[in-house]
Amino acid sequence: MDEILNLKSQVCFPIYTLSREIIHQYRPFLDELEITYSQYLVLMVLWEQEPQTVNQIGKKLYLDSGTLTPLLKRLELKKFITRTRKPSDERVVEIGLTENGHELKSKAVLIPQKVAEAMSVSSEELLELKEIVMKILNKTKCS
Amino acid sequence: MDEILNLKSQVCFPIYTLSREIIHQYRPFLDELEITYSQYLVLMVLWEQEPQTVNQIGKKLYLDSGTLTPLLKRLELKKFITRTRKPSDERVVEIGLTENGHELKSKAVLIPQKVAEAMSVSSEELLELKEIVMKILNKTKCS
DNA sequence: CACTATTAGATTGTGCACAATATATATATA
DNA sequence: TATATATATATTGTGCACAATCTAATAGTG
Repeated sequence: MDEILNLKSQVCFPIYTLSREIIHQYRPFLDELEITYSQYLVLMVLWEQEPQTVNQIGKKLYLDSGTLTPLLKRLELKKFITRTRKPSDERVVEIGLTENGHELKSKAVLIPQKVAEAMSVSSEELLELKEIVMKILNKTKCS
Repeated sequence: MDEILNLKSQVCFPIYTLSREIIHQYRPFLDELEITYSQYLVLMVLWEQEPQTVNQIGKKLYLDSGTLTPLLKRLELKKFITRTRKPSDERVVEIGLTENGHELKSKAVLIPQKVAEAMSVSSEELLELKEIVMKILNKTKCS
């Protein structure tokens, strides 16, 4: 019993810690752009394709409207995105990027590299980590 | 630029998603014990050694007092822990387990196994994941 | 057309994380 | 022994996560 319920013998705690540590390492760089990590994720989704509905963004990030609605309102307040109800279906809110929102991408593109350097992680390690994580995630999500 | 700032090409997002997914998988089992995932982590620290100060717990979980103080008060309210100021140094709050808190351990010990099964992750995968995560974490934390 | 079910978001409430600041106690030093 | 410094925890405020509920709009059915 002592061995099982030990922080050191569990996997959940290191994963949880690493996730927080990565976000912590992103913070100083994202601070310069005046966005949070979650807002950065939303913007990444929009930089790939735009406009998208709240629902589409939520599905890609596995976040519900209770998280997204206030977050998107903050991004709108900061003039990075626009929120417009679709005329053909008033239930749907389409999220688009402003000029500012588009411009942010060129500044953000440098960050992942900087974070990897700050954490002194090699690209081999990153790849190995990503593969095993995706393998496990694909069992519960995606597939 | 398109390749770098893509959810699929980043490692941070899968880690963040896996962390949330693990907590999500723990939830139904922890609900039965009426504790949250963060409270479960605190209890694990206490099951290993008891009593411990707020500071000691915070160092092990990398959590600050702004997170721990209200969390510990909730655990106290639920009668799982006790909070006592040390007579010899009134600044220090010592956290101990109640009878209830001790008993919870025998129920909690079964959970990690159940979660691994629910996520259909093999112990080989768990080990591989843990090793690469610890390797990366050791560069920024611990060492 | 009226009625039901479905869908898309919004709202509310709880519980973290974490930065910044405050408070209270203890220790060190002149 | 005053006073400065350090230490331990608490408080406050912001921003997620997420469950549960609500509202408004649309789509399907007889």
